[in-house]
Amino acid sequence: MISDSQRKTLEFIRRYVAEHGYAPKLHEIADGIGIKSRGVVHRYVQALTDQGYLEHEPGKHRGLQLADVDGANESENTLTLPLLGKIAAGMPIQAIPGQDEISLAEFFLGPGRFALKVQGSSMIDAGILDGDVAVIKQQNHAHSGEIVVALIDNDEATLKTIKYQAGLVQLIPANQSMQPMIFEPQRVQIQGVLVGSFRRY
Amino acid sequence: MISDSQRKTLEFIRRYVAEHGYAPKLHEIADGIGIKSRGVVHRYVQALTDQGYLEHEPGKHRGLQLADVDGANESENTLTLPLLGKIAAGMPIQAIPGQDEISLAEFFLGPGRFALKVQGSSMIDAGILDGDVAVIKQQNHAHSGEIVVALIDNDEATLKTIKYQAGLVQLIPANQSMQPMIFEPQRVQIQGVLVGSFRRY
DNA sequence: TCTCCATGAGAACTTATAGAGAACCACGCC
DNA sequence: GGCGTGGTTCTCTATAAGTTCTCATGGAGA
Repeated sequence: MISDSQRKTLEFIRRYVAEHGYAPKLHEIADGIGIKSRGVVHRYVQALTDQGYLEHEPGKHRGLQLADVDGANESENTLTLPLLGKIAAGMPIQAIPGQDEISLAEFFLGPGRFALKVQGSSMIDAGILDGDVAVIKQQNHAHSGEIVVALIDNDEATLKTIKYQAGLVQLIPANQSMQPMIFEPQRVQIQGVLVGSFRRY
Repeated sequence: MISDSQRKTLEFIRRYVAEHGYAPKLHEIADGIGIKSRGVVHRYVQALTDQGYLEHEPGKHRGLQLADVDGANESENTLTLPLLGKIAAGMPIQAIPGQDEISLAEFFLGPGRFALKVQGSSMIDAGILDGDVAVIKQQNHAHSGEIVVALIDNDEATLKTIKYQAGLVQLIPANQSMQPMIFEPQRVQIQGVLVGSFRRY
């Protein structure tokens, strides 16, 4: 059980730690969540500590007072990740205004979706590597430029960018060392289009 | 025995919890099911609690909790994608034996994880493109070869492969057109390591 | 028609949570 | 040791949220 303000506090601390590498001061948290009283912030931090969201060395001053730990109480195991911001070379992490969570469900789940494990490197230039998981939305049509799972001659399945040209279907790998393949439309059956991909390290 | 409105209430609560990870307020439920009276909502919630569909801490704000009834929490269902098999150029889709589901939660959720949106193309050869979402596990140490979020001089954050060599720290971009950067260890603070990434098309 | 009962509105009440601010305590650095 | 910064512990107040009511309505069925 975690209250609204406690949640806001926790979010802020996570963001701050990610951004700076060390914990914020109570005053900074207060600023960050839009209140003025350090005492109030302390109350929230205390509550979060009690519930295991934070670790906390009492009294410690200047430097690392707060150690952040898992925010994953199993009862609150949600489909969302805190989205802390953008990272680019040469810049501090920037918060994305108005967005602080990313919903995996929204990203990947939906009617008619399934996953395929990608083998080989034919889509490497599109950032899809060997071993990645491709999320496919099942449908039997596609537009030029979409990446599709196509079945050729009812026999071979392949993941390629599709292009329609001059009454023919091109299946284009994203790999400079491989050639596009060209077929008559009736030989190519679309099984689905790529809607997402992910991998784990 | 559960009435129509009670079912609507329960469904709304389930949806809300799946989306937010915490329980709604009575007022939000009222809005959600299209009525105006918190009192009425309270009556439904009471009934659902009595029948074992919900657990309820009286008085607490957002004190509702889904009771796991036999069918389990559908967060389980919504967190998985059917995994149909492997796809490789030139082969039909092959089923992966003994594996027919892939759990997004297992892939991405865990203690201390957060997401960052990647800007720029410094990791393009590692299959991480501009706009991808990187899933980071917060920790302040890393091994050579891991991809980390590193803070340089408490100022710039960057996503790079880390390598320790001769008492120095190398941060290596995965982009042929960019050069590794070399620092003394005390200038580099590790904020987390990359554990996953995903994108949507 | 009359009763029963589920539904809904909303008022009145209680309690939880939020926030301010003050006073006090602890640490780290001259 | 004194000072400043920042953490801790209070009290007080306001508001938000949960709870408990009463009342009204409208449909189902005896």
